[in-house]
Amino acid sequence: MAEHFESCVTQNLSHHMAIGEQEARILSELEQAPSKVKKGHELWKAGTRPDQLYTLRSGWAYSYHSLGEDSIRVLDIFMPGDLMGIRDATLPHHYTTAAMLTDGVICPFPTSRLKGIFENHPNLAMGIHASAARQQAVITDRLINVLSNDARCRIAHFILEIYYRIKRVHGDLGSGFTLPLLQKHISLALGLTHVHVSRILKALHADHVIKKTRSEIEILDLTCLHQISNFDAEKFGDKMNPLLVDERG
Amino acid sequence: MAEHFESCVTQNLSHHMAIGEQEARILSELEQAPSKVKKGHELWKAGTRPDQLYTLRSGWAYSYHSLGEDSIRVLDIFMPGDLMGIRDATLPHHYTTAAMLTDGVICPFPTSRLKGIFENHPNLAMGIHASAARQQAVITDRLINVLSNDARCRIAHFILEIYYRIKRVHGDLGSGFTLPLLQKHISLALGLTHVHVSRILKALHADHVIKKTRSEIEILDLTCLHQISNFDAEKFGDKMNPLLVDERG
DNA sequence: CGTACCTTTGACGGCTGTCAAAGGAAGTGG
DNA sequence: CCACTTCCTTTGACAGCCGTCAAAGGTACG
Repeated sequence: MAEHFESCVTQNLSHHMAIGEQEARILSELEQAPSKVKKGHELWKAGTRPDQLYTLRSGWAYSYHSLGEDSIRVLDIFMPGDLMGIRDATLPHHYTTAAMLTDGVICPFPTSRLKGIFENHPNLAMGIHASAARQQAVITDRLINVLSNDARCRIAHFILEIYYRIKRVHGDLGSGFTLPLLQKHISLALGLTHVHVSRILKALHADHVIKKTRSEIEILDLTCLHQISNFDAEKFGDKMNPLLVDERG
Repeated sequence: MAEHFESCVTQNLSHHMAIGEQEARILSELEQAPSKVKKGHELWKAGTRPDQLYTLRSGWAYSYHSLGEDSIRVLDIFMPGDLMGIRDATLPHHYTTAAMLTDGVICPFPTSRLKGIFENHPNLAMGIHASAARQQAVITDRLINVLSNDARCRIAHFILEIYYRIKRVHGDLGSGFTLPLLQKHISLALGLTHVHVSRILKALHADHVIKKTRSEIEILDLTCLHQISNFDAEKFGDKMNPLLVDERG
């Protein structure tokens, strides 16, 4: 809480591995230019060349893929500490569009500097690769969720995914916390209609499992939520494959 | 066809970027021990530590996630040239189990050597990262597919995904080709029942779009297949973000 | 204070899952 | 080469989850 010498990304990457002092300095350089952005601010557009990555220092953001004019699907939910844009960094064009869900602070840095990091800081390169792999794991997990579960289970699973991701960064939080996702966003992330999401949330409230309001959520019965979602919290561990970590740290 | 001096992975990675001679030598070392494996052979098990990566030299393989005893979901379909196991390489435990769909030849190499590659061959490290990102793109695309489309469209989309992946490696193939995926596998990859997959395949045949037999498939009307799936073939380009490629090559 | 957006509710229909059973195709052992 | 088993594919009847459409009530925001 007290120290802010650590950059946001350092905090993120150090979940996975030991970060040396020099490496921490490199990383903090990446966050030189924090800028305040407002809700709705667009970070990048689908089809453009990925020339900036961003770290999210405060606020929430999301990315989506558009099909046709009015039809989109939500892919990523970003929260403070997340590295935004690595998914597409190596591709010639962005697959998604990304925008802020709330007001917040972001720190951009040029994609081209990834090259230098890979050349001079293999340990960081591995960390970035690992962080990307972890973001992929979230998407993969959602694919499994959507492939396997009905609406009630999908929603329970999705909420727990977010709950544990917040918990990892914020430490233990109470049963209630901020969740600036509207029913619309949940439906677009899970392949449901907002009408049906409304029905399920209502039912989950009636069953004393969760209580979701416009911008917050309260988990009334965590155990029950687990039962409904058969969610495996262990997947979200931060540990790396020991075969790949540097022992000299 | 004629030259086999190039290793399988070299061929794969060189789709994305220029590979130097020395780097090619490093890569070919990775394929020192090709081994014949039979259909059904298990490459790795969920929950174990990822200590081997594999390149697939011939044959087909797949990975799946199991839920409960008899219930699984198919995640990856691997075909010759693919690097198998990078998804989980940085994680402490395999998320999936992987097995051969057909007889084939694989080349294992220890995960721990990734560390050396990241330390001494940044260009290769970037290539491996890019290759992983490309595999992620396939999964992400399937998530969008499953979130957005009905059964007929999902199946059309899935078939085109595989069609273009084969085409990229094998060059132009006729309208018919080997596809050792049973209706079971298709259903497990798309969140449908094998009964319903059977119904849709029958209908697509009746409409003269495709003709799928047990181990092969023939595309009767590619244009129509595209219309049904609204599949965007450009996503499967091999190019990298120009900001990250080494100009000295 | 008015407008736009979000949430809730109800009726209705369709896509797809479930169950069950029969017909083929592949693999195995004699 | 045949018999037998196992697994894959096909078909039909039926049910249910969830999408669609429509409208009203809430909540934020200018």
